[in-house]
Amino acid sequence: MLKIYNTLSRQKEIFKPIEPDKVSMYVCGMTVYDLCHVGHARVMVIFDMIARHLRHSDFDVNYVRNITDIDDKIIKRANENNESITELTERFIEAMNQDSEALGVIPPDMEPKATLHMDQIIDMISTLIEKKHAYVGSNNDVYFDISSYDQYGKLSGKNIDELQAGERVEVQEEKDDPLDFVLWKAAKADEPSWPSPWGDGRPGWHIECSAMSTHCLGNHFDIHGGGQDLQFPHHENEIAQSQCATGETFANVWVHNGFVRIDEEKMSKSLGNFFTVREVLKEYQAEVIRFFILSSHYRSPLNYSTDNLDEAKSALSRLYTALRDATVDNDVEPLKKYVDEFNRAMDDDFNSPKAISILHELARESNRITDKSSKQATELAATLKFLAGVLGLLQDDPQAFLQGKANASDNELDEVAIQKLIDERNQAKTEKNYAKADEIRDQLVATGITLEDTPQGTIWRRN
RNA sequence: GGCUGAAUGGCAGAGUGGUUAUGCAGCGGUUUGCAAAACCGUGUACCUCGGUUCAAUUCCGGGUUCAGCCUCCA
Repeated sequence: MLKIYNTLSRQKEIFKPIEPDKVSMYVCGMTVYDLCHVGHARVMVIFDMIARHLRHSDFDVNYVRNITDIDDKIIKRANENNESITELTERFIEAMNQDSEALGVIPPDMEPKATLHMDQIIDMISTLIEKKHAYVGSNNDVYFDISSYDQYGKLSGKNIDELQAGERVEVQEEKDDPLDFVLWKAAKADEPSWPSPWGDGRPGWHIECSAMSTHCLGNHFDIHGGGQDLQFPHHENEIAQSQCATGETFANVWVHNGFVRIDEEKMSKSLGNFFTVREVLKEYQAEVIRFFILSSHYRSPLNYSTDNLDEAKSALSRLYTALRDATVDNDVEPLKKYVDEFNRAMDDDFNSPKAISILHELARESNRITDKSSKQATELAATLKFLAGVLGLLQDDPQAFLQGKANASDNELDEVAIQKLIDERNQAKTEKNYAKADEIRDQLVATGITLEDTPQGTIWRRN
């Protein structure tokens, strides 16, 4: 029985899909004006893990993650770069796809873009105006009237009376109430715009998600997710707009992942304390980053540090070593005992750290069996690989992972050179010239290569 | 100021009203020419003060500290 923590109720709830065996999930994706950082990676990996587990649990999942390809920051950046908005956004969509693929993220079923859903956006705004939930300001901007929606603040736990706007941000004169938010922005000179009943302009940020999610999944769907920082005002506003426009419940379950932190502080663009995914990929294998993300619970803060990434690498190497030393046959049926335990962990609000601890148990059990071709050994190995697959882990060739490049350092040896030195060392060993053998091994260690002498011969790995 | 959420062994990180998380590191052993990998053994951890209870790290209340939201942000 799957339980998910719902931000709306602030507790874990038993998950009941609207339609039996089907799950509709919408996640707020990226605004494509810059490279993805580790915080974005966390959203991609966490919701990928959630989608994988839902599918593993035999749900028919429709996973939608949008792309915001028009907004203030995009316009600003395109102007700075002297390029068109489309050039800019296409470049960063491509970059995002590369990062996402590296991290083992299965592409969402749909990736709607704001600029391709203007009709839906305009329709929704029109409906809101008709229903008196929105009004056209004197500057031709269209605003949502929050006083027309009495549930406003429910998701974020805000009290409208206490939300004294204007404390930290300038109040716009055109609004009836400082807390009203913009649905449609009238175009200024030299800004990209689309025609609308209220004049040329572009959508406000919040409306695109309401329009695209209901368009792709229907007015009422199962799960809506995103980073914790979107809870207010973005998701609060989405609920207000959508429910007022459709008259139906919007999303049943709200899932928010925690932040990535650096030195006990949120990683963010505005603080400038972020690492891009590709920066980190220069130093660590992508699967190490994925493992690092999944090694803490999705709602907890995730502390980014090289120590923690190194530890993730050690732990993942241990799992891959077990798989390398085992006989893996994908046709072998996974062991029910472990599958059940794993499912129980994942069904408890996607407890991936607990799930990973079960992978370690499997690795230990597998390692202690000496006869790798025994039924029990092959079953343990098959179970390990199968369950890790639900988390999107351990699907690489173990040797490829263990010998994979940690980083592109200059003094790195190629495989042929390594093998040549290993052969020389083995020659020295048969001659019982251990001084020479050790010298060669030390030489390899100095370049980051560790040797393992096994009954089947000498094998190597990169540190 | 309002509202959230945290505080677990050297570190990371789950969990639980009374019994082993897990990984990394450490220590002892097995194995090895020596290593590496692996295996076995090894750690009286639950911020603080009250309360409930036969029993609390786990529930309740106060406090302290930290993070986040209240403005764009994943």
